[in-house]
Amino acid sequence: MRDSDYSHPNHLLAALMAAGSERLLSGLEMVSLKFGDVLYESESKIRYAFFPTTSIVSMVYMMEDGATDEIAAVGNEGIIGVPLFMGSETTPSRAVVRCAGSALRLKGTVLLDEFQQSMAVQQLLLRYTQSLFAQISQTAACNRHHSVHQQLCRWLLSSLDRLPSNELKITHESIAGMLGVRRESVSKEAAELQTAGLILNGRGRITVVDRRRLETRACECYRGIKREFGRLLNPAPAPAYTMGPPVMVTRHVPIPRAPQAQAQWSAIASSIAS
Amino acid sequence: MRDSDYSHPNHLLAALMAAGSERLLSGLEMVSLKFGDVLYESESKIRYAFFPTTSIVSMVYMMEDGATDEIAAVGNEGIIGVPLFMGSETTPSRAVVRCAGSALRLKGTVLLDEFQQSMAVQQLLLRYTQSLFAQISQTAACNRHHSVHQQLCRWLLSSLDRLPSNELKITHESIAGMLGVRRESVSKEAAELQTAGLILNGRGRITVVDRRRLETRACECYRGIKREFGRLLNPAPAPAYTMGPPVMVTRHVPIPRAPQAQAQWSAIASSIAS
DNA sequence: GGATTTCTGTGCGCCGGGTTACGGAACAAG
DNA sequence: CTTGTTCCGTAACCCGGCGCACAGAAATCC
Repeated sequence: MRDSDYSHPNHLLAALMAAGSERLLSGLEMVSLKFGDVLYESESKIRYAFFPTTSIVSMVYMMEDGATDEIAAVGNEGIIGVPLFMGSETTPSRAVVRCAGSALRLKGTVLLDEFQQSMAVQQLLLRYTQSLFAQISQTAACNRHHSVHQQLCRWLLSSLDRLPSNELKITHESIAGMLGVRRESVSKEAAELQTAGLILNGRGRITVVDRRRLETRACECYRGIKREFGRLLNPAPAPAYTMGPPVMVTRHVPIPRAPQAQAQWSAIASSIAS
Repeated sequence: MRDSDYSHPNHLLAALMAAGSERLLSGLEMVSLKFGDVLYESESKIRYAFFPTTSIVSMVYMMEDGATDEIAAVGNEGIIGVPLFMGSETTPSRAVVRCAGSALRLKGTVLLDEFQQSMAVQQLLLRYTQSLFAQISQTAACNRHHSVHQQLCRWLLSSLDRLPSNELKITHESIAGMLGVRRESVSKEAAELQTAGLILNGRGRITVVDRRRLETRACECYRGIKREFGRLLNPAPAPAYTMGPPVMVTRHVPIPRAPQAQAQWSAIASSIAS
């Protein structure tokens, strides 16, 4: 690993190291994750754990008829591979890359070793697992009670929280798969958000230009999950172990300059954002 | 505890004892749980763990507007109080008694001690937690994709699996709160099930008379959760520790004789069941 | 046993989201 | 530049579940 790899660290990993588990370092491997990559399949054996740095990975449940539903998302605040230390090497869900980027990969056996030998590591991982619990619970209730509009806003914000820019490279079709709704429903709501000046829809690309108003349209679940993450992973009543940097960071990044071909399109984005 | 208390044991507790944690025994306390009792409130400190024996406890999520949704249920196969050993003493959900009965209560500190000192206990509890994970995930997807009819069937069956008889003492109103739907929707579907001869609706009481056909109407989630429970808690590839009796038992109990006042009503139930 | 409360059965209008279908715009390959 | 593909926008129709309203039946309480 080069130094530059730390420019976008994984906060949970950082906390694990700070807790005295430097041995993890030697087993880490930098990997590049493309959109749609499957880190582990439902029901199949999990061999590696992943600490996303600039990527976002979704835990997706698949029904028998092919319908899908995202039950939780993991970015640079967490880990993919929880079942490794929970006593089972499989889960009924699959892990899919929601936003391309990089991650640090670790052999499952190494992680398990550390989990069993270090109390601090164990506490950190279990506490993170607990936050995943909260996230999944909230998703269940949200699926029942909230509208597509609210959920789309929530989903966009939760992505934004884990990305270095305010531009998401993803199609409406894919978002629909995550939310478990039709593509047309996403397009309709996205179009309305654009008309209202909150986002910009490009082909396979969504840019958020008014984050604050997006928050007002999202359901309570967005704030709920964020609060729970903060409570569990950035505790004020400090536990026995020490923690690294704050785990959940909300970034509000200005619109990035366009590299080349997208100049015109991004110019529009900037003008609207201002 | 008297011997008779073991006539309806909790299977997870039995496994914990079999794994060499007899010390738990001294801390156990038999308690009687009434319908609607709240074992712990959302966001408040959890002090006790509960091992249901003849009762069923629901983990219920509450939205800000008062809407509710059951995210998981725990009967004599599991434990209420998972956050105790996951590193946080609270959860965003509350634990409510879904079906009255008894349970064994244990001080949280005692449970935590055992968790930290016995590897076998730790493995059992984490593995159970993993099965809860699966249950909640399935609930999330189910809430998205399946109809009230399917979900009602699933809910009835999941209750039946944990009860000694095929009679549930619960109102449509309460079921509606669990499923996160209107009372009228439950009544409508329940009436249809009765017309079809699968159940009998009494006031605050539902009797299942044709379990098999109920299963055909339930969504895949019922079978999915059951399969996952079996896989995780009754493992064929035996782990290092030994396990007590099978944890998930599907009972198919004949209709019980009516005690006294309900004689006439139960007679009808029996006649239809035959 | 009469009154009150609790619970269930039912009906109607409404609406969000699913189903189906099509047209057009952006991008990639040649 | 042309062609083909992918992705987004839109529209007509249908259906499950919600909101509301009410009546009748079972339990409960004097």
